[in-house]
Amino acid sequence: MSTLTNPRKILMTCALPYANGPIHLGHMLEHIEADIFSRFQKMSGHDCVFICADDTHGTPIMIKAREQKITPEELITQSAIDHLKDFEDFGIAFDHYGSTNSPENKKLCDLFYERMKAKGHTHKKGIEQLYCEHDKMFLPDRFVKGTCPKCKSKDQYGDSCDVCSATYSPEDLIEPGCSICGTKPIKKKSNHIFFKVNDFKQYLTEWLPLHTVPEVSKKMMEWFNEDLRDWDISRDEPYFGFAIPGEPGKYFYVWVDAPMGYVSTADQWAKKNNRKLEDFWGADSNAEIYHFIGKDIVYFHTLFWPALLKSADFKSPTQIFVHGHVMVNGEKMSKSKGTFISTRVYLNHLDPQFLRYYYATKINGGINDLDLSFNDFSSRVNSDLVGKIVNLASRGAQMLTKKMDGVMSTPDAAGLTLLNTILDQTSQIAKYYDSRDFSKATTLIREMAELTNKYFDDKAPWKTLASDPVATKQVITTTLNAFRTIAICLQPVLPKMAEQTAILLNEKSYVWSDLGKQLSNHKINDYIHLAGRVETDKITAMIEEQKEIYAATAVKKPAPAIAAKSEPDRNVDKPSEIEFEDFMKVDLRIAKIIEVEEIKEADKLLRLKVELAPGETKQIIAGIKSAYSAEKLLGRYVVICANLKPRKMKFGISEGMVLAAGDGGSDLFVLSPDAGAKAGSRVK
RNA sequence: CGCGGGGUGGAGCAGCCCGGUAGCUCGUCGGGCUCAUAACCCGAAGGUCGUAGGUUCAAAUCCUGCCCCCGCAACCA
Repeated sequence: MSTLTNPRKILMTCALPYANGPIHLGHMLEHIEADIFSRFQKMSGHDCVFICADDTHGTPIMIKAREQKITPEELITQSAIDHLKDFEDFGIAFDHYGSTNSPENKKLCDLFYERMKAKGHTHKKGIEQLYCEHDKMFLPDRFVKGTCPKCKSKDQYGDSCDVCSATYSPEDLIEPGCSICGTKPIKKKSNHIFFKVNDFKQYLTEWLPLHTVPEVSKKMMEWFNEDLRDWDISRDEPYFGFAIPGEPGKYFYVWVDAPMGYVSTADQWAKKNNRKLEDFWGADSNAEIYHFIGKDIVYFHTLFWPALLKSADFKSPTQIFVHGHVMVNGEKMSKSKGTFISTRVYLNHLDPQFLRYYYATKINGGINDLDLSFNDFSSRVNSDLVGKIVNLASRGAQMLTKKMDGVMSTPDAAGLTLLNTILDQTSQIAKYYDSRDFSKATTLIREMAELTNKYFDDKAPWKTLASDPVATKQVITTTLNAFRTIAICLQPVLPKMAEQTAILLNEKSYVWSDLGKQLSNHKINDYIHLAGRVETDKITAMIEEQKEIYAATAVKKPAPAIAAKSEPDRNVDKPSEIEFEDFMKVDLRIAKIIEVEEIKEADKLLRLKVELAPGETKQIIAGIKSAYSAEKLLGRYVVICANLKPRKMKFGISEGMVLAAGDGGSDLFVLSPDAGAKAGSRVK
């Protein structure tokens, strides 16, 4: 397939998704970026291998399996199936997807350990850690919760406080508790094995600026102001992971065997394809190795990982490509707002090509966070992708196949000029792809589409169809050739559309060098829709589904201390904007209170019976006892939300909500209509 | 003084390294067209480039102070 005399040898990886949870749109940013890069290199004829794997070890996996009453192996098997399906459905084309829980990885860990030990880069030391006598295990920082020693905020993790952002060690917490069972942990001593990262300080100081972008190396250089602390690479049993040879009861810390997954997965791929691992990871290999990672895990990839590789005589990565995080509508992704969208939920509602295109227009190789703004998302996709690009194929192809014989001719003079202008851009586009500036690449491609649309408009072939079929056909031929160029240029981003274009134009799958060809006197196939539009109600439905999933899982978990943290209160004062349709979903009605009963066992609750129409009543349990007595309410007209999902409460089912304002306590004011309003009338 | 990134028309971004009439897409307004998925084409309005100062003939761009937002701080993409 390669037409190049000197193909580059490239091995690229994404960060290994943790088997603990589903893939979400944050992961997808990285995978889409990497996939575009990989597809571009491959279609350019380079020897490019794109691998990834599930990260399967560690305490959270062990605990989760225990909760679900399955073995960790069962958990990670299912996770790998789900993850891979998500990636496949999104068109992420790995050459191999492995697992860190593989025999190859185990062997590799042993080898690394053996080598680092032989060179004296390890040592043992006894340390005291918190231990839960109930769960019979040492507790990682994140599994201890307690009151922050600085600001006294309750329910904080053992490593840092989310409220005052102080950092400390778990022993410093006031009233620490095991996050699984709540038991107060005790201090217990244990021997651990440490990797002497500082042995590589000099090496890393030189390595970093050459293999990361300046923003990253600048940040990382902070670490070198002092000596690097020894890195604890062992964990005590019970631990789901690889046992450390010659150290009974000790396991490799998950962050040791996870990056090794890059190597062992490449090994699996090599065996399957009759290739040699050494050609990629050997110390003298001329391969380019690229890790695509998020900015949150740069430490591991720019300090520990190159040091580990160095200690074991493996090649170090050529570049660490760091990307920012996905923000949704300008804010951090949030589970409770439904913006922490899983890939599966996205796929239930929207075409993966939309997100691939949208991310591509925003990826510029930088480290900045990327805002997934849904308004921007739909206008971008609808306008650029559907309106300008896909529409071009639709304009050209349908006229040719429906009103003519479906055979292209040759471009006219103006058409040739256009095609040459467009073709001139493609080498620049290739450069942008290679430097991961997909934003600029897609901008140029969009400009191509705009030029072609303008050409089509100027020529107005629909007017000349009857009078001058020859000229008309030339215009269509030009247009379809221009579209073909665009589709090939977009293939790394939109492989499915490129594939369909090849079918439409009666050709084989494209490679980059096909840009040099031009179709003339060529029969094409009937037009097929290449992409639909983004419909805003699909986005709303997607967010709703995600919210429900989150709400359901949040209830199921008795409180493993994670995630349930309430969102900051600023949302109360500043809700995000909603569409009119959203507002109309709220069925506000005037209702008459016909019965009031104080619930004795509750401090705040009144049981109300309201009438919407004669005979149509609802029971509402309202938290307004602190401000209203039963007599004050009886017979009053109030405003209620009538279509609120009925909620089962301790004292019965509540089928609606009485609208009231105020901070609570006696400061609470029920809304009433002016005189004349009737029960049942809609408020809008 | 913990560190890094950012603040450019209503929204999302480019330009900054290497000073020289402020650019793109969406949105808005007006016009055209009707082949195409209510799409496409043309035109217009809208910005003292966070703020205060400095360097310079000239500053979005270089330097300094300040304000605001985001992220990181060794188990969340």
